[in-house]
Amino acid sequence: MNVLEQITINLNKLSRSERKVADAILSSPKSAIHSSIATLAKLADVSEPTVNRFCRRMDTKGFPDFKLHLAQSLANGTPYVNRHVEESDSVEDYTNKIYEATLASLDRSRQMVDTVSINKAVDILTQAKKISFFGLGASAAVAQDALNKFFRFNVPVQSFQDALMQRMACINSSDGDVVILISHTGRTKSLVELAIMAKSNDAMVIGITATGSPLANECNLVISSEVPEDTDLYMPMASRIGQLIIIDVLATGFTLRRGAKFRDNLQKVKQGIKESRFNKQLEV
Amino acid sequence: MNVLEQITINLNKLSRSERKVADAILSSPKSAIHSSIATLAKLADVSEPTVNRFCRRMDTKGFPDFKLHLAQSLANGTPYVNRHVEESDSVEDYTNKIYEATLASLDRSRQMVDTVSINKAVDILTQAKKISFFGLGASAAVAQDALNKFFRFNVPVQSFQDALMQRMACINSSDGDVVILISHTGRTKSLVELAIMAKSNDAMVIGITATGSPLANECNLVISSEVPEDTDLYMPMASRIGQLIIIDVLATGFTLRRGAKFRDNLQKVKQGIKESRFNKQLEV
DNA sequence: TAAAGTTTTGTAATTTTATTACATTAGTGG
DNA sequence: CCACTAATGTAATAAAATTACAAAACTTTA
Repeated sequence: MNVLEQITINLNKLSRSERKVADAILSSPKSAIHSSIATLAKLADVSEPTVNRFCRRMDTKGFPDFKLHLAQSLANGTPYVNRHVEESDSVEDYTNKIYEATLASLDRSRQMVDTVSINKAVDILTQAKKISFFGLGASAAVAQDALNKFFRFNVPVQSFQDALMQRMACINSSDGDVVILISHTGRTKSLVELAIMAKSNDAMVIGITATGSPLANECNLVISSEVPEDTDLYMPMASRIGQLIIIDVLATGFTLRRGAKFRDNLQKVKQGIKESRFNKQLEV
Repeated sequence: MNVLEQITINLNKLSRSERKVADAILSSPKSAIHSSIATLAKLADVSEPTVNRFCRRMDTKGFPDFKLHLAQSLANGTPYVNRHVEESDSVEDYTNKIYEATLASLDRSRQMVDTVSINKAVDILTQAKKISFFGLGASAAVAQDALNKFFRFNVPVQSFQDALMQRMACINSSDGDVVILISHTGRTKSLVELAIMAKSNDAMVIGITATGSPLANECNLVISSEVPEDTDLYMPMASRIGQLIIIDVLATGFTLRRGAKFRDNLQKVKQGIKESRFNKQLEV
């Protein structure tokens, strides 16, 4: 989809001259979209047909079509290329890179989101007797967030960070209960075990995890939260954002499905919170 | 900036033929970007120069340039005039709206991020004897996430969800300690009290909150996480994403500042986590 | 290592596409 | 209804992109 990514991925598959074209474009994508094929050819020090061939190799119809795609890739501001944080980066540099990487990963996740399983999950959730959210490590924070969201709906909901408490909760689960397990990799042993335990008690197990993972295989329903594995040391876990937004979507679907009376309840909770707050007037 | 908007705004200022061009484009913008000037002229039933003149009137250099702008306008999917989730929305509808709203809010947050305070915060963090993260409600999940991130750096770090524990931690804080308080509104009484307590013990208090709020006023340093107040009932708290990313940025800045030996440590933690996981081979 | 084959690249011709200059038409106020 | 202005189209021109083909630059194999 994204041409800039396409270029970066295929970078080593290109011939020498085509590589020159790729470098020229990557070094300044913004100016590339305003150049003619002749200008770009001169810039990359190759012939015009080489540029054209390069465009075709990037799965576009030709140079103008390529520029169109490039323009679209650049539309959200600065390139979405995986620019990794480097030792020499200034505050502005790494801040920008992290924002970009997150935006890019969120955008990718949007394109991949599977509304069919979302819908199924909402179905299951609205009929749940009790909902549990479990995650470990970074995903624990996501589970916590989910708890906070669903708690407001006045439905029986729980979340534990302690692996032992999680186990006990799953052992005690029963028909009508829904257990939502959150894991980026889907390979955390303890979570897979939770899935098996809950399932054997006839609870519904929903996984927000990588499809095809051991955890996914044990779930009744999987909502994919796949994000290209980040090998970069500094790269923040963009997957979390993907998981969080799935929680948001589920919560939204949930309220929509439950209708007006549940929304009234939501208002009531919000009102309750207000009382623990300083009044706006206090602010100077 | 956005050509589609530009067209809609100037719609009534156009001459009859130019209007025909506008209509043709608006009725199917996606196909317009793949047409030549001749095709589009025939479609709108006008001459080619008319199309060209139309493009110039839209503040572009000519037809190809216009197409480029149009492509960029279309890149972010179809823009929703009304971004709010509605009762009648389908799964696809509300999922898309939530993604868009989040992307938009993240982008806005990127534009507003204050790298100067980020830099100061990193300075403070690298010199900290102990770091504490506190938040309540939705922000508790963010604090939890921060804990998880900084814990990997092998620095003394803590986070409590219990308001009483938070109090005790702040009462016992001392010179050299850093307390990071997370709150969207900056009006949670208990957090403001934490700030006052910690400050009186000479601890450094950093707030990730709204500037000008009661909490912000009590902090030594404020990193703004402002996001337009969401009045919409369904609208998920986009602010959280903004807070999370600030944590990401801080953590990244932290590792960069601490240099190579700390990065080695990070690798070690990652390795340790691996052992609690199913091996990739197990996956079928 | 030289010859045959294959791939890559460039030159020049061709075609497509966009722009300009100018003529024509339609519309407007006196 | 005439004169003037604005809008539109026609045809010529210029620019840009693509194609066909030939020349290099590599590989492979004897």
